[in-house]
Amino acid sequence: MYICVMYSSELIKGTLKTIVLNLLKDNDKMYGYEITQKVKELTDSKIQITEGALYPTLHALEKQGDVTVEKVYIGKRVRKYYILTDQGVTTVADRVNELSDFMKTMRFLLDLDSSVQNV
Amino acid sequence: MYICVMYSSELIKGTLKTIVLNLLKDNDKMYGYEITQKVKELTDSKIQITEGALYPTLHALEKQGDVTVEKVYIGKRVRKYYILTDQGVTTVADRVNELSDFMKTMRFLLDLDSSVQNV
DNA sequence: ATTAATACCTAAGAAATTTAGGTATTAATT
DNA sequence: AATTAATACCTAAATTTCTTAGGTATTAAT
Repeated sequence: MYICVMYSSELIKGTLKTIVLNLLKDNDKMYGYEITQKVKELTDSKIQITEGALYPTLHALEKQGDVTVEKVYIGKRVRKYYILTDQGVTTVADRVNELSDFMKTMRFLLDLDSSVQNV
Repeated sequence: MYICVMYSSELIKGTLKTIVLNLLKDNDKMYGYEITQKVKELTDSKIQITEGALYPTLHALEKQGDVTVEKVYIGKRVRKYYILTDQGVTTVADRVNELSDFMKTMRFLLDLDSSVQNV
């Protein structure tokens, strides 16, 4: 047993779209619930996407043309698979580059690179 | 002449307090306007803290006991120097560690370390 | 004399997320 | 067999954080 320490919610803000888009880049198609579980698994529960944040985000990505939806019925339960569009592929690259650059700037600003303990 | 490309505002959200606290850690005392200029200078204008965001943040930090204020009059113009408290020193360390850890997680999640072009 | 820079501030609005619900199916447990 | 947990979708009010757009006033530069 261990105590799970999530990141404070402010930090995660602003990165949700990038996380979702990047997962779709690597996985061809994913559905909402799957995304929440995958992020939880990959981050050892340190980032947990809430459904109240995810679903509006997915709908926004669809509206702006970065993803398309494919409905699949598993028995009577519906699943909505999200798939990157060509535009979405470009958007992911832009977003990831920007976040990468931003993190580099933050590392410099907080003087993290000179620190010995980059654990 | 060059075109300045700021980061999209979503990214900067959630890091403002950490940036301010960390600057105070390195500079003993700073005033608001000085902070905006220092961040602009250090980030080559890629991060520009607006005063509408900064002043409420400084007031919040004061309220929660992480900084104290020292008024100084330069002629007739007032300057409010902000200084880290002992509690503030602890808060900075916590915040910076958390952000550092978060960025490491994001690098893993976005698969940035395997990329060749870590420019 | 006028503009730019310095230096503080607030308040309405926007954006993103949390919180707190809701519905329904399927699998696991008691 | 009945209850709980997990799967799978959703929305809407409230909260947080920031942007935008003001405001005041002093000092330096044009």
